[in-house]
Amino acid sequence: MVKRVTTKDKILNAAETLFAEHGFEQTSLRQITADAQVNLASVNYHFGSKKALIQAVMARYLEVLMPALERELRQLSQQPQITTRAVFDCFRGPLQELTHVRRQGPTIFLSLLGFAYTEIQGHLRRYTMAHFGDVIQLLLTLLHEANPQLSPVAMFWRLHFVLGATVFAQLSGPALREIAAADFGETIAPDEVLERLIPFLAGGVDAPTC
Amino acid sequence: MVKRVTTKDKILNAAETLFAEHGFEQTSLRQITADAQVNLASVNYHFGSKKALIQAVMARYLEVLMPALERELRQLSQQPQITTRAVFDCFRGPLQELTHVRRQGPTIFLSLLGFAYTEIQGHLRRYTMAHFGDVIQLLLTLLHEANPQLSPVAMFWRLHFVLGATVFAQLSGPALREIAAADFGETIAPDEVLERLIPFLAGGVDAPTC
DNA sequence: GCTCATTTTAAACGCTCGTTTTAATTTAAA
DNA sequence: TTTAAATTAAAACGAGCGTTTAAAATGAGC
Repeated sequence: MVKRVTTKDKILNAAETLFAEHGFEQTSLRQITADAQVNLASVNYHFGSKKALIQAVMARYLEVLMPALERELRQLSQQPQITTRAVFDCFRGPLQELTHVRRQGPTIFLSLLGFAYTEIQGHLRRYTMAHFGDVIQLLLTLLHEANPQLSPVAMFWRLHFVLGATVFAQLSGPALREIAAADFGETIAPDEVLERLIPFLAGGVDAPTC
Repeated sequence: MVKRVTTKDKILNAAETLFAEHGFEQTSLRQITADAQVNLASVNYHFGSKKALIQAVMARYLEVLMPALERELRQLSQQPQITTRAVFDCFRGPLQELTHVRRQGPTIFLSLLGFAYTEIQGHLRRYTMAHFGDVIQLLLTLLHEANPQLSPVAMFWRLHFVLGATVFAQLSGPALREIAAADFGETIAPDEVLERLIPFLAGGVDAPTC
């Protein structure tokens, strides 16, 4: 028995696409429900509020990404030697798994993450810490193991620089890819941005303090 | 003769503070005019529209920063050896000069830059390129000179990663400084974030491609 | 002191937003 | 088939937004 797509899922699918393109606050429930071809009031019926819908959209991705990331990190933690680069490489697989949520899952998720950090900073951090705090802790531990010369507070800051560069690269990705194509005649895929990004991030984290 | 503060300046001062705190779209003209203690309609009278006000706020900073930055970069360009780090250090002085615009000028400007990039991407880039395109070009040239092994397109991407990390560090700055203070018992000033950021950025730009 | 351009003011306009209400419809158990 | 719960639907609510209008206040030049 094939269950047909529920109203709830139609809303989630339309919402995440629009959120990823234009941000949370810039996307109205009227746009979402029009795209989803459902009634305006159904968002409040099924989710309670717009804020709850945003949280549900993020949760659907985090619940796939985080367990996969934890698996990768735990596996890495048993290696004798840990490099910053190896830690960041742990993100590749789990991000790729997001294609199971949606075709453009990895790109969509990173965009959502970007908007979440710029628009509703506090909420996302609280939610992530409450549900996946141990994964974040494991990540920090491994990064510290890879860079014992860095103090915990220095690593804290660098990790957020990493997050900033990542998120921004994703948000500006479409515009920048366009410019790069025009100026350098090189068309590169969204995934390739990540390939360019990872060495940059690893170099930044590994940089000497001074 | 001491000219008293004009309505136009009162609006600019109130606007930039609110813009830097909450972003452009999240700040209403009613908040601005209430803070400035002027009439709501005076924004449209003096500036024409909200978009023009945003541009005026940015222009007031860019017109101080850009000439100072150009001066520093030109001076550096005469050195025999150019490092990435030296290029980034060129930003210190000019950013500091922004205190002449406002007491918290550097912080405010970087926050504005952050919101400008996330909220009205296209406009700011066009404006900056039109008015200060030669400074940007000089910056790219020097960075390429410091890293001849990087292709122009690779440098293009890394420069935008740099911008992303900077902008997000600034936007999340207040929240992150709070967390850092709570978790590590270390209270650091906004300026110190920049001190932590610059080595990270230089390390990222200098990283080997692979 | 009068005049005319500049500036300030209060009020309203048209629009979009998230949310709520109330009724109609569908669904599934008895 | 009846009945009660779950869902969908249409319409309106109240609030906030940027902008416009038209009248009042202000100020400089003659």
